[in-house]
Amino acid sequence: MNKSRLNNYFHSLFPIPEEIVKRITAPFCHFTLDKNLTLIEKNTISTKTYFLEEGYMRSYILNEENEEITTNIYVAPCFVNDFLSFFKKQPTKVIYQTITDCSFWETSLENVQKNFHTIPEFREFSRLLFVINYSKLNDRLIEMASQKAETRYLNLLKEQPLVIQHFPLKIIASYLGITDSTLSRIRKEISKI
Amino acid sequence: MNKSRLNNYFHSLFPIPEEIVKRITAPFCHFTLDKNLTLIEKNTISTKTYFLEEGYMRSYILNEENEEITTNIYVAPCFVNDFLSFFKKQPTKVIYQTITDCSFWETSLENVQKNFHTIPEFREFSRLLFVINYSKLNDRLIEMASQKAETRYLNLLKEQPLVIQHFPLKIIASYLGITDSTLSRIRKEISKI
DNA sequence: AGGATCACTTGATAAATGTCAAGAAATTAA
DNA sequence: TTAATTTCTTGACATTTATCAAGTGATCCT
Repeated sequence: MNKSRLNNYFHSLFPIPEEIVKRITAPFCHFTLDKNLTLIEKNTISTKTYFLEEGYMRSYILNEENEEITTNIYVAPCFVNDFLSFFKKQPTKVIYQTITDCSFWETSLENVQKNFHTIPEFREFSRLLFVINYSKLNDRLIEMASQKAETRYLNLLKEQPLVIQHFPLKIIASYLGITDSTLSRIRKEISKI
Repeated sequence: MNKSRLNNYFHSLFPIPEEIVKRITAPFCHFTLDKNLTLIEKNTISTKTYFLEEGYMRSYILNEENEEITTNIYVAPCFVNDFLSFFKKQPTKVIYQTITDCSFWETSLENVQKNFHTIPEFREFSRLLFVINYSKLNDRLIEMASQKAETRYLNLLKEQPLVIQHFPLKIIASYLGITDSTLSRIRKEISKI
């Protein structure tokens, strides 16, 4: 299996010497999942971290009425990880599911820990990954608090045009915090212009 | 100056030997700020990390209409840090402001970096701080996307009862993503019950 | 103390979004 | 291919929240 996309991802975030990236990614294992399957189940402790090499995913929770609320969407290439479960060894509250057929590279918490404590570049990389994820979440929160649904949809369209093609309307709607009827109307409204 | 509250904070998150905490906090400097003052200005690069020992703060941005949108509130004891600016050496988009008189402990990025790469317990602590902050943000986002304003206010009341006493209504409203009129009406509605 | 500013409340009305239900279109399964 | 299921759209109507404007009370300033 060719690890070039995995290796490139490390380089793209942070300048790391080639041989160190190879050392980091050596223990990663490849696997695939068909669409509409669960990568991480609810109430399990996630002991692996995943690199989504190809495909589309989402994470979601079930609210009191057992409705699915999409909490995040993932477009390859990116890491997919339940931070809370992985680092605090707690059961996940969130379900991670493939939307399309996906291919992954996975590695264990033990390996992450080993790298974190022995490879300075890996620590910097991990922290940067956190900073970026935190910052994206923060931007989404600000948007949610201050923009109306149509604006949020238009932003998503601009930032992640592929999402609209690969995710069903219902999932995009709940990701944006609106109902599917409303999103359908927003689309109609936009298409007029 | 007594560092016990700063030191205790390290212990409270993660079991760390006393002497290591002392080594970590040794270079922290104490200072105070009166209320309604700016801790981190917009468009500056934040090169310090702050521990809020006592008092209340918020972070906010200005939107296109130059209205203040409160992005986060801080209740001592906690760390206050613009992750994006601090770790990526970028100008902040966010303003950090005291709400009440506050007392802080500060340290430099260089010191954080030194500790991060030389003290394993400090790395674990830092990462845990990230995980916790990320997770809180995630919970807020889910709430914002799926609960109505009254529910969000009642949750805040339950989770952070002191916030309601120390922050003006306007700031709480924008933190909850609503206008001050609406929050005033929500309060009236709740008081009826 | 007195005027200025700020924080909060309230009313009338408008805009944004949700709910429920039905039907059309697309996809999946047998 | 047909039937079943899911996805998307749309209408009628309800609820939530925003907007604007005015008024009251509190606080700050010199």
